[in-house]
Amino acid sequence: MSDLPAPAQSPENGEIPPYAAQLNAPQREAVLTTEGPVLMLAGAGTGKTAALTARLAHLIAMRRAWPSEILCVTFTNKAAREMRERVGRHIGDAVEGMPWLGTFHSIGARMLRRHAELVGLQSNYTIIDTDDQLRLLKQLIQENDLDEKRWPARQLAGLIDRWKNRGLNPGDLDAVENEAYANGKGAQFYKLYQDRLKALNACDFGDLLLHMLNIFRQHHDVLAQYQQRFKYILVDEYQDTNQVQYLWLRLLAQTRKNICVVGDDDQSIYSWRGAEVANILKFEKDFPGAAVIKLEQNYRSTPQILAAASGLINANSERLGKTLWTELPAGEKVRIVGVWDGPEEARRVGEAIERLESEGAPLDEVAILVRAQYQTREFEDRFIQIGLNYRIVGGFRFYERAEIRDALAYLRTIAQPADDLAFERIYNQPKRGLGAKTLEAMRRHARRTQTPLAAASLDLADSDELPARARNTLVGLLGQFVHWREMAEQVTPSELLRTVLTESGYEEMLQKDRSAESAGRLENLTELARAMEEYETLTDFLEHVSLVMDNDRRDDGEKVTIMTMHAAKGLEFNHVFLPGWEEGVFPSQRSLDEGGLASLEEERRLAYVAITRAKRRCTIYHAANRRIYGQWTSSIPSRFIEELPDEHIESETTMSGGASLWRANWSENEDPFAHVSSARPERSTARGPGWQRALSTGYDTKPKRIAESGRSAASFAAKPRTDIAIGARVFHEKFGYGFVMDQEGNKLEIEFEKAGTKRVLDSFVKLSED
DNA sequence: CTCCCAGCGGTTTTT
DNA sequence: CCGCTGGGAG
Repeated sequence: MSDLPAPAQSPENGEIPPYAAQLNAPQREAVLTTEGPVLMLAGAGTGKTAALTARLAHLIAMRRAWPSEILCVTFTNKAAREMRERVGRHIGDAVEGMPWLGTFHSIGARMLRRHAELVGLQSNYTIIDTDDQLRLLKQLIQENDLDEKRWPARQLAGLIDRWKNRGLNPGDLDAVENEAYANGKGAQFYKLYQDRLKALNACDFGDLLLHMLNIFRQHHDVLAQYQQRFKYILVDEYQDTNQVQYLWLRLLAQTRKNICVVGDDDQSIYSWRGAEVANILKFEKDFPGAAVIKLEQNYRSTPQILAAASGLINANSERLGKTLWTELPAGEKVRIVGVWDGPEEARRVGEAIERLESEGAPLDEVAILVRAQYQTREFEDRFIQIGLNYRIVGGFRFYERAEIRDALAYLRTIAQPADDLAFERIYNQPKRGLGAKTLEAMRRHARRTQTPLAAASLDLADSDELPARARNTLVGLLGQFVHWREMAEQVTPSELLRTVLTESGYEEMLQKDRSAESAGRLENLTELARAMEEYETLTDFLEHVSLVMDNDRRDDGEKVTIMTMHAAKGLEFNHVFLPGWEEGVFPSQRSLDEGGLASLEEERRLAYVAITRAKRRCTIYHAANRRIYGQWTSSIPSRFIEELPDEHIESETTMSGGASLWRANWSENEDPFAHVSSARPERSTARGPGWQRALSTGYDTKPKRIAESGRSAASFAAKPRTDIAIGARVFHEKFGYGFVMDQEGNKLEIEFEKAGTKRVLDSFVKLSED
């Protein structure tokens, strides 16, 4: 393996290899500096992925390493997939030989399969997700007579997660950590949990990394083997790494030191899930002599957008410091729009988007980025009303849906008879008349005989401990599993799934269910079966589904995207709308109340990420009044608005009365809006920096309230469907079944069985099949 | 075992 | 305000 053939072409002969041809000077430097540690600081939109993939191509083309000798880690499957694709474009099929390009977790899982026995697991271990984790913890809490009310499983799950993120095993917890749960029972419960996982031959997401770290620490031969193997290490989004990932990488890079990390400290927005910006800030200390390469030329945004974002992020302290610049022509200033309340904000954004649409802008180049999921509602309501095609990103992921998890639980029970969690999930799903009593007896018996739940149940059914009915049902169910296991040997996984769904009665259960969701559920299961067709074996599929499958629901048609700022990281849009820039919304109240300066600075980085998503135009909104949790709340503009450099922004307000209204709204003693702002009096008198701006320029301009257009642009945009007639029975994902009452262009008026009468776009409904 | 209702909590999310 | 959870009643 070490005798690599000479490179076909070396850079010294003066020719620029094709993969580097398009790169600018610093990017090229990042590609050619192959030896030793490299810190690549890549600002937003500076072509980091291009540099990273070119570097990979270079290492392989120059025969510095075989594809299988490069470790390349990302955080998300999406990033890994994109990387693989783009490297493939440079080096062709050789990319297929890159087994170590993937997410931290999938690489951890792959390694752990080989060394599972070193931590007391078998190599076919199950990977459980947070839902299983929670159910397991609840059991432990109950079994140990702890009051779940006082010490919720959720809290314990959070703590264990955090401990694992930091590389701490139960024995490593200090007194303070230990005290954090149930008066000093932290370590005890953490240990119980780990023991139970081992008994189930399972591990959670955190274990995929922590187990490997433990193995590296305790088995030097294993560590040495990987240190030897990985000639080059590349890490994407290094600012998002947590402690375990950091320790893991440091061990692997120790001998060769050919580690290249890429990241942007200004885009670190995930500290709340364990990411430590410190990792990127101290890289040069950890790896002395590291080459630091800054990518600062931005290819995405106008100078105004860049300047606004840069000005804002300058207010942060701990930064490595970069200055983004661009050669793109000047564009428009960033617009700040003050509105009266939330509904007006949604209305104005809707109108602005319709205007863009009528100018011919494609809707998938438009995004609304919000701080929190609850903000999406206002826009959803409005867009349904005006018939604007939108898509909300986020929410449930495909494999988190109950029906998918149920189906997987059947498959898991078939593949791994010891998977108690899976069996427990479906032993009475669909309803078979096996309830809590039976479960309790099953568990008791399993504990007594030290066997898995399913096996113990069979044994139990032989005894006379259970009523005859339950016994028969159990024997029947377990018999089915025996039959399915035999079948698994002969048919494809997807065929197996279809059979199981039918024979178990699961399908029938959904078919009988007339609720709004059941049709969608059946469809999801069909889709699951379809997705399975690519896999040869059940085990293959199960590994894949727990780690890799995401909710990449294919994009159907042009739609405005509504999503959180977090979800938007890494994406770009011509037009970006940023609503809700008010103190308490953004920055969020929580970040203001807890976490001090560090958490405020993270919010500011989030603002920076949000603004830099925009290529052409960026519009920020703030409302004077907003309904939050049912309470009308008055708020002042976000301090982040104040921090934007004046010369690159343009403010306006839609409120008649301008400054005087604002002033009145915030006067300390006479609050003319007391009737709408009863809650949080402390905020009504607060005077953040944003307040100053609210009173200053821009707010005295004449009212710009735009008359509501009778007919929106969207209704002219798409051609109406011809397959739907008045009286047709249709299905809508959100509102369920209903009858079409009226049709106007591409808009339908539907009387829904559950949701009442609504106007919706015809593209959102399906003709009901029954 | 199922269903109903009271009470509670409600950034951000990947694996 | 609204959706989920868990406990208690039927």
